[in-house]
Amino acid sequence: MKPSIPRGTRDFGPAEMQKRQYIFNILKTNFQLFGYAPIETPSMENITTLTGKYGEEGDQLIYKVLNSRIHESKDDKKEILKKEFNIALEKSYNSELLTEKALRYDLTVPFARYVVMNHHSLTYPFKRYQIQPVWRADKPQKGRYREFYQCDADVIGSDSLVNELELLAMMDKSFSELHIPVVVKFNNRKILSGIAEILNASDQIIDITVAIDKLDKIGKEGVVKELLEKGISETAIKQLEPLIDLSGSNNDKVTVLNTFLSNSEIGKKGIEEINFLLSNLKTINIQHIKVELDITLARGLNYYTGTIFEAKANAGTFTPSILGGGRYDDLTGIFGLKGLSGVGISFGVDRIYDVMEELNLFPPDVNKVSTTKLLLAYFSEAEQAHCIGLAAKLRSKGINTEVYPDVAKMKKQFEYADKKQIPFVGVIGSNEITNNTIMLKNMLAGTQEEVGFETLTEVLK
RNA sequence: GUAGAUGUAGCUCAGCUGGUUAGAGCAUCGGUUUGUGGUACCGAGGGUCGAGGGUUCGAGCCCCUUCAUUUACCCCA
Repeated sequence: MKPSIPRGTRDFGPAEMQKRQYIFNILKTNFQLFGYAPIETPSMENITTLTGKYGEEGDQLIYKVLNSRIHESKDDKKEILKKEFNIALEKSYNSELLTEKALRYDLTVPFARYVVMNHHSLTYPFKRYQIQPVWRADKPQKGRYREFYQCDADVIGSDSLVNELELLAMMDKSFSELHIPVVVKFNNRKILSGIAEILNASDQIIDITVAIDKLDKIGKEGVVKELLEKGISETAIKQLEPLIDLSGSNNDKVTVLNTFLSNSEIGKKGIEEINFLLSNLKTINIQHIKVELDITLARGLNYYTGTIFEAKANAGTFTPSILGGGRYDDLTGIFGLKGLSGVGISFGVDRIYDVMEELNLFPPDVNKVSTTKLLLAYFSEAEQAHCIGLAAKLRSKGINTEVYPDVAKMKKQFEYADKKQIPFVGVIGSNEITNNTIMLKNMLAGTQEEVGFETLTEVLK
């Protein structure tokens, strides 16, 4: 049989893992720097935990896990199962008789579930980070995978906007260290609610926001067309126009919003929040990222209620969203714990990787297949034991060392070192054993000299 | 789900309007008198041309079906 892996999933070889771990390490270090503690949750959740949290589209993309051993069901249950299955063949339908588990779709909802289940042992505000894969039953394409890693940082149990500011500071530091030019767009769901309220279309808020969200993709006419298709009235669309045309600096935009939303309480609250963030950007000393208010930013996830974030690379031709996040005022409410507001962001490592690859941003020492510093090569079995012993001594000094495991021609051993980009080869023959030395070759320079153990460790440090 | 593109050696591809034993580069393995790689030279192995059917004297090439990969729409990290 031909080996293969499911569509949209990938293997990661040593060279890729080296680079992936480089990203993970930077994010992890920064999460800890800002006081987030790690947790992990299972790959599978009860399906009821996940459904209804991601919008209609999102629910369709949840990977369902078929209940096991259904063939062992009793006959009368089998009859019911057949009926359920027939329904599922006709329409989108969830039956716990068929599937009671599903693969996690993101890390935020499982986190909310975790918080509710561990409410009494947590110290609030609770700050956690989580680095795990998620699965989406999407059709894969460039930058879109069915299995990918999210790196989430969330604070729950505090509605202070200081949390948003700290998240921005953390994004700034992380993207700066990764050397990715980034624009972070932000908006506030309250603004969007306010707009819908002003337009007298509160129940169509999702349709409106989703349409506006596509502005830079399909243009103004496209947006208007989509709004009409969704049944938004022409007068409402006319009203909306100044917002679709909105441009200029962050403060210019706020000015326009101020007039537009002057009769909406929730809208005014949104402006207040946005102003707080804007006026404090200087305080947190943003160095690297561009922060931009974008009222067309909507984000599909249903649970956001306040600030929303999205980041894209600001260079190159491949600029998918590499970070998303926002505030959710009542995600835990669904699981029976009211009044816990949270805010968080999610770094998409796989896309960050793709962007960094395109922009050639991985440092040279990360861009290699092996971390071995020295390969010990030898001529015959007579020197083998000596090499093993020497390797042990070098490793105790913290030097990454390999011994070529087979007795082989020098050529072969050097080819091995070359392919693995090992920078030094130590040749051991009878001369070296007699002299208690090692013939140390610098693979990059092509030079070599006979050195003692002291010099060896000095050079390889 | 809808639409397009592509499936030929391990990888990247060539293969003219259908015409003999299907090619190249890279990779792999071996060698260039054996204490030295990355550059050179010589040689070798490796292909049911995605799969199935059809048209034809003859199909990698044309037609149908099917599968896979990929891009776009939708939505998203």
